[in-house]
Amino acid sequence: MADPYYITTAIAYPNGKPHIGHAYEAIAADAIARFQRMRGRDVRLVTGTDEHGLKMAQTARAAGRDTLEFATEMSNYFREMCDALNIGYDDFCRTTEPRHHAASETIWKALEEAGDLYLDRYEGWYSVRDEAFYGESELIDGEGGQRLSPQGTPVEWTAEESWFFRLSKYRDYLIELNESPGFLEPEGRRNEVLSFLKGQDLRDLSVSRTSFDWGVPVPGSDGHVMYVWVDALTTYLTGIGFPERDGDFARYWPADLHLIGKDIVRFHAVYWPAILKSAGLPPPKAIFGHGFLLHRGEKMSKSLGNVVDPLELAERFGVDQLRYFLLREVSFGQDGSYSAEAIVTRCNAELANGFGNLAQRVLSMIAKNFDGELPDFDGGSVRDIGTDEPLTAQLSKKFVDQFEKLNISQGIEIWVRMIDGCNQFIDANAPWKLRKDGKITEMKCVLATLFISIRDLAIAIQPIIPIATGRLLDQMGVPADERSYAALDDQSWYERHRTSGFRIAQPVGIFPRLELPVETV
RNA sequence: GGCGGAGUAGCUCAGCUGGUUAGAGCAGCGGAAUCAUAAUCCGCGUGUCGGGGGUUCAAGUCCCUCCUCCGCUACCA
Repeated sequence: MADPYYITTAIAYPNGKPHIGHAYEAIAADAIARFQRMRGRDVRLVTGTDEHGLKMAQTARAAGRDTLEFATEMSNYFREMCDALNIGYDDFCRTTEPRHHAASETIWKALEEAGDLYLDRYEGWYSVRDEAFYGESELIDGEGGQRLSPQGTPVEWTAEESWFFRLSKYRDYLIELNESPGFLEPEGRRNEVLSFLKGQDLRDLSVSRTSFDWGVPVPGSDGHVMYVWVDALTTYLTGIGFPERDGDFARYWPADLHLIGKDIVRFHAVYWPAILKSAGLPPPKAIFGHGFLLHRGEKMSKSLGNVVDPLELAERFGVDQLRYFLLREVSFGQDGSYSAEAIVTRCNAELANGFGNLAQRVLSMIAKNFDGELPDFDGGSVRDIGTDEPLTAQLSKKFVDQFEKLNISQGIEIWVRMIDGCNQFIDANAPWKLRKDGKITEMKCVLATLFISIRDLAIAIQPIIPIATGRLLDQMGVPADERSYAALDDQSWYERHRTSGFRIAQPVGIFPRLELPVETV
């Protein structure tokens, strides 16, 4: 059976509708999942929504809604977003589901059995109005030296009974874990976590709340609900069947990759491994903290009014186009900027004018000149495009290598350079001129070379733009079961395909040129 | 304040352990071609490599210092 590969996105906190950042993470995770699937891995992609916590309860109350009913509606927006963006998740896990409560309780009991939970008092600056504790550094000064919360409400020093998790016990383990190569990427994030871990003693973590009840009840401790992060992180286990220990859990845990935003790295690289360790479970193999998307270089915020609905972008420019843009434009791991102009420019240059036009001109020549019959490939002297190596070999080596290291934009960059190479190749060999000169054998050889190259390019880029590549490969008659990365290494496919009787029809473009709307986003 | 990152062509950025005239894409200008989605191909960049100082035969690439921006500096999520 194929090697398992388990990847998760962070589970979204749905106290608002999904924004472009949620879309970005889901798209990246889906692309990685598709990539691994094409490499032959048995992939499991889990996403979901984190619906507990004070904020959800407050948001629902403010809207005059029942909390669970409200959470359900909000959660559905996220599921719809995933469906609309072609995110092939295997499980969408909601933290309000009974199975997840069962998983969280099991984890809690495991921590308890390990002797890592104890009851104590949590003290801090508490705002009655906000029903929330704030850190010293978050406070602002009000009139007459009055301490105020970030929302400007009065705070007072308050103590609340709370369960604590012995995080301090795991400091050495966490340092060692985070120092191990590949555990936490990109490197900058690792440095931050390590400086946090090494810089001071770790304080134990307060893991229950009594000030509200919208959460997973702590087993055997009335009035306490679990700190949202404890149950949120546990979703990664719920999504593969935990607390069942057999079956999917045994197969997929530990996760190969937790894909998360850079803002929640600590929860994943510090708290989560400690919890798992305490519960006797191995840590995830890797964590990647991606960057944020900025709108025209500015952080998006409701007050700036620049929060863009990802589904609107997908509708306007296309799902594949949006996916391509985000993964191509933004260096994975760093912050990136997006705008309607940038999407149009990038997609027109590389997808419409580049790849789409390349496919169109080549397939069209074959359809028109040879009645759709694939040209035979004699004298392979023009087989290699641009370099000494066949394109196929370059793609498997360079593109796949980069993608494997999560250098996604760099991988796509290589792919684009190869398209350029193909276009240069066409001009250098000018098959239209060969036809006029009656050099039909040479012309066929050139077009066969290009047909092979386009098929390779399409196969390679499938994880990014699955719909368009699917359409193209359909038009080219490439069987569905010959579209994996392994198929790139199959040298005999073209001859087999050519002699199969397949005839290509006049092609239909896969990437129309995008127009920039008059009113810009 | 402490720790870390960044400041390279109009824009977005590559430049690993120092070594030929500092690169790419986009935009701009000129030309070619006409198979193709007015797409493609070729040619064109005198940039204080944030400022200053230093080490070296040689520094964007190392050291010091200053300026600017950003991240982290624990329990909202």
